[in-house]
Amino acid sequence: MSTIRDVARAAGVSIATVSRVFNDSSRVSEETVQRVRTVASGLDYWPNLAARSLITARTHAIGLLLPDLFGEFFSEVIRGIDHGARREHLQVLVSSSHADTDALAAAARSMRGRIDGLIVMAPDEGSAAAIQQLARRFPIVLLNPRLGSDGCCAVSIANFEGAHAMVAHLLSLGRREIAMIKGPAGNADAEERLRGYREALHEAGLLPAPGQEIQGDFSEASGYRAAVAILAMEPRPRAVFAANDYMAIGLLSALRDASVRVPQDMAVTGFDDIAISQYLSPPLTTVHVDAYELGARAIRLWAAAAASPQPQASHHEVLPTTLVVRSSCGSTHPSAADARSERRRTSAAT
Amino acid sequence: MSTIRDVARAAGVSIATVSRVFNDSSRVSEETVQRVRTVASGLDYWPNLAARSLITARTHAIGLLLPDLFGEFFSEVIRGIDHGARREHLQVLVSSSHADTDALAAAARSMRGRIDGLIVMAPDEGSAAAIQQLARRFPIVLLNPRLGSDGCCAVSIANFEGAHAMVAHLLSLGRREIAMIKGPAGNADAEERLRGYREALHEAGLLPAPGQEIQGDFSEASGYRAAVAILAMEPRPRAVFAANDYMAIGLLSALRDASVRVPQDMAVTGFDDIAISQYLSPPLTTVHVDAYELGARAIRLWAAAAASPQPQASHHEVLPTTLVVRSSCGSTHPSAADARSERRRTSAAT
DNA sequence: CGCATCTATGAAACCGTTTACACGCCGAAC
DNA sequence: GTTCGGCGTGTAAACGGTTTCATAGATGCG
Repeated sequence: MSTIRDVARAAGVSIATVSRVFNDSSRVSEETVQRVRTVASGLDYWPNLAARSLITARTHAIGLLLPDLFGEFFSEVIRGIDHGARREHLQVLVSSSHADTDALAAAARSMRGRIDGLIVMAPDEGSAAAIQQLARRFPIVLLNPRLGSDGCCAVSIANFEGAHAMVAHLLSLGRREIAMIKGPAGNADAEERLRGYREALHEAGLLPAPGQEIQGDFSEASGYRAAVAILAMEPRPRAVFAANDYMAIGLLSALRDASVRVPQDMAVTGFDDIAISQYLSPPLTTVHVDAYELGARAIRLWAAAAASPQPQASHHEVLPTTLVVRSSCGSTHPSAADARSERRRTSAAT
Repeated sequence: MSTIRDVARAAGVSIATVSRVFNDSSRVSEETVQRVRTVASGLDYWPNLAARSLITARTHAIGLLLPDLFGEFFSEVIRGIDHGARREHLQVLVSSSHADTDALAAAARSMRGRIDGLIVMAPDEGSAAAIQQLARRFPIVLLNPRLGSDGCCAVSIANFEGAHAMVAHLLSLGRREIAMIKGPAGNADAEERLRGYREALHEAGLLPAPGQEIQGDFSEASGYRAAVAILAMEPRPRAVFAANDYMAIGLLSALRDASVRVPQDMAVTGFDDIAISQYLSPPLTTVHVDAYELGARAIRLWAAAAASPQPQASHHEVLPTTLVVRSSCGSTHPSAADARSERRRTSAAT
């Protein structure tokens, strides 16, 4: 592993000159640049980034702290972050599966000296605040925080509006008994979606019945299990709004096993619009969330915060959602949004 | 941002003592340890990892180089790597979307000084060899390389065996005209799965007809498109083996649109056994691949290589695959493997 | 009491860079 | 022929840690 000293010796110059060649290149004669470059590539030299960051106090890397990651949604968020990071010439140090606040804080601490900032997704209660406190030394962007993430950049999803639009749509189709499969307790996204559901019912003059809200945890299995409770309800709901697509998939599967026709007997809708939703049977009416954009936007926000000198006001972006009407809700006229979303995914891999 | 010097001064000791407290803790009196610890936490001090790695020549971080990541399969691989890394107290520097060999090499170079090794997934032609060459300075583990990844640790999937078992199963059900939707050209996994398909047909005394092999690219859209070619075949195939589940999903969707009954008119099978396969309509017969284990195994292999002093012989592990028989293939008796796989996924998130 | 041994700590070298500053050289201006 | 400014380069001091070696004091033993 050759160092700057090896290159300097071999090229017959000082280490300062080699350093200059690899950085600003200012004030170095063309001839010297050439000689150093050839010697360096011959020795397979490349500056040691740890050493460089020690003196420059910039690492050009950011930490990414996530909850336990699963499925297409996270996959897309990471892809967005990765692409954004490449654009900004940033490296990404990732750490996930953080159940509680302490684990998050420990992960952040263990990155000290290696990163210039943090992107944190902590949908559970107040853990983001702790991180924000701990990491006051550098810019930090929150992903999908609870509302009122005080004094900190953040980008989140219009969960409330999306859920509200979805339930309003079901109501407009004449379905009045609408059950909901909730996401995990304490999860910010889940709570906002629940709030949107309740508000839409309320506006229609309907009282949200506690019995119509079934606990789920965002997994297909919990969606499948929820079917038992739903089929036992009196009167049986004419529609079910699942807080994410995975639970809707589990529910669809259970309804098929129970020979309940979708959408004739029961409408089913989800949230997220993961790639396979349009290929389900029946194709799933859902709320489109641009997970890729969520990640990409986070990087952009971070880069802006890092570039500006002053601490700057906390910037909070909200990513809009789109209602994607397919056939699982029994609508007679799929919306234009549907056709748009079909073209979304182009490349792919195993 | 307090340094070791600040702590030393505040605690009235030398920096060497502070360092000892945070490392081996050997030969420091209990009283001093206490004082340093309280002072350090009061100053919110934590060792700067870049500085530490400079002198110790160990970063406790590994680089993860991936192709463009998409969907559940990658998501699971990353999860396996993340969990494994946590167990080994390693950090993960991730970089994906590497189309060609040069991009891979550049990414590896740009991590110099920050990592102790590399985990590389480069399913496309020979790029792994270049990386292996470039990174001879430290341990490197290849994920799913082409066969004959000379002199380098690797862990791969039993693609050939899985595909072979699947096609043999379809043949055993009496289906003789079996088409295949291939994965992208140049992709190692795709080629092995194709080889397994051809071999199984060959063993049954059937000639693989080139017209029965349709080009796909692992995306749902390409699976959907393949349906056109398949439905036009004469005689129409009684079964289709898709090289991954996403393409099978696209195909199922297209067959539904064309009112072709699955499995009565046509059996459909996939590869990977992504989480939602069991919830499809009909539930998909597929080849189970433990993507999580693939990642976890890679970390374990890397850690073993890093721990051993000598360069050590290249270790190549092959992850077995399991045939998961559900109803999309028309089998009358779902196998025991099915029940096993149902319990696989427990926790989840949006 | 003298000496060897052990324990807790400090001084200083080192890791691989960047960069402020100094310096020598050359051509131009006076 | 000085003086001067710029250019190209080198010297050395950081950056924030770890670790070797030395040392001072305490202890054990004959």
